[in-house]
Amino acid sequence: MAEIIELTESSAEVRTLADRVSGQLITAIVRGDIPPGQKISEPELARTYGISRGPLREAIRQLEGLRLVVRIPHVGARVVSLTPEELVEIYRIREALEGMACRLAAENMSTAEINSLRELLYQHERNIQEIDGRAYFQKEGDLDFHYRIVQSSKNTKLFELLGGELYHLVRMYRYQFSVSKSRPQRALKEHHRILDAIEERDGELAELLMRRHIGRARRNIEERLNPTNKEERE
Amino acid sequence: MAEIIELTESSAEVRTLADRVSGQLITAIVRGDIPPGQKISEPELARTYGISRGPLREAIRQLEGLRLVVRIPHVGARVVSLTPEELVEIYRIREALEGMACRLAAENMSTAEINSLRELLYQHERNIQEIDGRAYFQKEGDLDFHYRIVQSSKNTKLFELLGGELYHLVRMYRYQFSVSKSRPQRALKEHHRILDAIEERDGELAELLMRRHIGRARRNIEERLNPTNKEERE
DNA sequence: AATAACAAGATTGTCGACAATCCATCAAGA
DNA sequence: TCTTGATGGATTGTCGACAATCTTGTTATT
Repeated sequence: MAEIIELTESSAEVRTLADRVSGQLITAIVRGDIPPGQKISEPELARTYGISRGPLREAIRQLEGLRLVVRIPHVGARVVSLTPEELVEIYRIREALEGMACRLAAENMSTAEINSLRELLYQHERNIQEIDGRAYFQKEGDLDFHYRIVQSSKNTKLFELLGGELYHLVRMYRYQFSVSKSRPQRALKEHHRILDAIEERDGELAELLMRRHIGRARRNIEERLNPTNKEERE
Repeated sequence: MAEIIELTESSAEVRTLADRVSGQLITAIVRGDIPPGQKISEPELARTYGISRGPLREAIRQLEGLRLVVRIPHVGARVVSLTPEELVEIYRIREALEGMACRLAAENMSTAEINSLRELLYQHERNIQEIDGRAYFQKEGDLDFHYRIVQSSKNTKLFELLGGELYHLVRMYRYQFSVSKSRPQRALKEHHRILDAIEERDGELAELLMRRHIGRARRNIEERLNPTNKEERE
């Protein structure tokens, strides 16, 4: 998932310390090296990364904007810990936003991009078979597909919004609960169908399929995290 | 629009210098006191606000997260200047997100909130009649309505997303072009209809009406900013 | 005249030190 | 024993100074 990181690191080689540390902190938080809810000690982190507190504080301010940390004045910053409700909220937002992205992608995606994305799916297929469909695919690969679709919607603001904050939170959640997208084969098949619709320039269908795809994932989460009172919404 | 500012200022009295200046900068940028595209000089601003460059830089990092400034390492920060395309993109996002918010609001809005919001609309009505429907209503009042709906959707992530960055950009755009929501009476009527649907707990209709409402605004923008090649999408 | 290299100035990035605030421990009293 | 208050330590917030980088204006060369 190199692209997502690059988005926040302003491409290529990193320039300023704050930006570099910001990127390192993002991956550290997303992978759970710094667990949710943990307090962020400025002196300690500054020592860890070998920088002074100035740039570090700027990095923390950036993470705050990405909703990866929560800050309380004069008290400190903590790594955000998502409640199940918030996670479901995020998936609801993804339903709306990525549905739209899919429709736009059907209009604007170039054939080269389509072919490249199809190739990515084949690669995922191979990974699933090789390693019994856990490690790579579920954690980053799946989101890679979504990331590319959003990118191909050619709506830069949408791209910033999803790639900028929501995806980091989703990635974090996946590492945390080591989910376990229950059936990677099924998800992969859905990805192919979505891409089919885009290839046929059927925006309406593409949107529908994407909404279903994410909706299923959402319901999956709702069941796992809240097994007792399952809601019947549709 | 006190609420929007408070969201970024962590309520009540402001604690830290960076947060306070961040808030001041937001309003300054939104109202155009610091015009789009203008370079932000750290020494100058620090002198203006009577603080040192440390907190100021943190504030700038925050504004960067809100997409109100664009920063280039070792060069400096500039106030963002929206292209017409980006503005239309934002309105497309609003269509999707606020449509969803409206549906959720129909489910979750309390009757007290509904009554209070209705009262707000009456107040807008009075303002329109009094001052011939320009200054207050179009600039902040309209967004106040939308803000409350999103708030009442009870989806905190959605609230953060719209209130946190998108609305600032919309407000900025309005001050910049001093738009001139062409027919405030019509918009007000649409607001009433939307609230009607919410009151009747008809989420589907509420979503439809909100999407139309924002879609009209979007087309309005497209015509104004790009009068030649008007697209026919629906 | 136009371009390229250079130099001076200014601006951004980084650091270490000091001040203000919070937190935890402990002591005293009810 | 529990609550309340104070005190010491640590952490966060702020500042001014220094280093690194960019920009601009000038000069020299083609």
